[in-house]
Amino acid sequence: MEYIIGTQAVSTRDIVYRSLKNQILLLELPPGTSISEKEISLKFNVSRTPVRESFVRLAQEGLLDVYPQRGTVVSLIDSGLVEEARFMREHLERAVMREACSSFQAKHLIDLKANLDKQRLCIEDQDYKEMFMLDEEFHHLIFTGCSKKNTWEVVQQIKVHLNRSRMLKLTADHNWEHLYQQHYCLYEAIQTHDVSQGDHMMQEHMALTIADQEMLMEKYPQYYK
Amino acid sequence: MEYIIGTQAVSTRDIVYRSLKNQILLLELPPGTSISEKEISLKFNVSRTPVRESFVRLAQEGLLDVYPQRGTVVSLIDSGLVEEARFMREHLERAVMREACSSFQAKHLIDLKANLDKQRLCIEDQDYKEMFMLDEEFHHLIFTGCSKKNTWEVVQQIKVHLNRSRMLKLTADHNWEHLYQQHYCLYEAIQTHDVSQGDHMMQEHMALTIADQEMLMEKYPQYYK
DNA sequence: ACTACCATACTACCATACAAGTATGGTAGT
DNA sequence: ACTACCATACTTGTATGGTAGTATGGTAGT
Repeated sequence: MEYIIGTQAVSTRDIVYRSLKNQILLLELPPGTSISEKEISLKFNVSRTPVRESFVRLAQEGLLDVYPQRGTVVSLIDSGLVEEARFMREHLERAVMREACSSFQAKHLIDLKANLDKQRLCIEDQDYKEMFMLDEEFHHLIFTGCSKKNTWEVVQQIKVHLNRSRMLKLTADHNWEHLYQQHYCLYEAIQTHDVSQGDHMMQEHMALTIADQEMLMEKYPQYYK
Repeated sequence: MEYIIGTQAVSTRDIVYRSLKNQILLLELPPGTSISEKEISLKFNVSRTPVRESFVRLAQEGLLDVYPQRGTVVSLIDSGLVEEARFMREHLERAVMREACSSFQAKHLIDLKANLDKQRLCIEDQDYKEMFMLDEEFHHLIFTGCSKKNTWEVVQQIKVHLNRSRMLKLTADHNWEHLYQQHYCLYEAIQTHDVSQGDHMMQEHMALTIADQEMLMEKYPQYYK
């Protein structure tokens, strides 16, 4: 029996993988937590095989550290890696933004405007959960609008290392109005093909996501290495 | 019994993984080749388990396509992905280069110069295999010299998608002298803290690695999708 | 000759058993 | 009281058998 979502079959392995990844990124499995294949297999009521294969994937992404014959732990947050992830993301987003200001497909510009309008509504309705989704989608649209789908995927992968820090920060202090203003400026830069303005705005925009690592490391030393 | 290289234990899985990855990148397993867990396990005289776990890793890196209950094939080269990989690599290398021109640790500058001197020797000796290694090491030193070790790892991962195309090109047409000149200019830019010159030189340097995708796709259509 | 069907031989997926290394707590000897 | 040792209960690594879905080639029926 196969459950199909889109064109992707959902295997037991994928279910375990996605669930574990979610729990790690949401800090429900905090950095440093010891987990074993057997423990997880019992929790999901499956055998060790799909669990092991999930471990292999998560270890490759740097979210698990597997010590043969000793155990497996949720990886501690590597502050150096977080800083470099921020660095990589900034420069890739800016490079894509400059590309977008040079050439952007018209139909995607419409989608971008539609997304902005929805953001406007979300702020009025104070629906910040939806606003979070729209923020993600806004950036995604910029990537797809200038044919950088794979680059988006890489950025997503890189962002994994930022997410746990951002989660620690409990980002309730977002200034959504400011966020919207920046998004609007980015949109205008693309529309008017103003490369230097677009680059400048994206640089400012990226600066928003800087989490104060040192403060976090002091507050949660057990989560960092 | 454990064989230790450095601090890394070598498991059967790692042996299989590295061997398969090598064969794929060297095109000994050409794009489109069907392989099965059983076939590989027989070839390496191991069980299917470590082979499967290698497949999981290689699939995650985009080198294998696994179709449940149908089979596994070495992935076809995705020309769009190759182009974006080139895009990402260029912008990350340039960003790191600008950083290097701003601040570079003195001891690493010495290593960089030593590497250059070795390149000089290799060209005189026409030792192009060693020269290839030194080229890689030169770029690696730039990354480590401004504390961008993790960024180097990401670039290496991205470059996987460029390597098969470069292998097809059978890069015997390298102009090593020109390569050396460019490396020397990069070194000078770092030494003199000339950011704009460094950025410009790296942009030129990256342009060298552009493989003519369209020509390759015409010549080897069966390897592309 | 052509088509529909089915047996068979694949495939990857999952469960389970065993192997080998490691941490731990108790016990015997000093 | 303290130390060295060892049984035991963990851990991940590997091998293997069974399951379910899929491709394929032969065969019976038209």
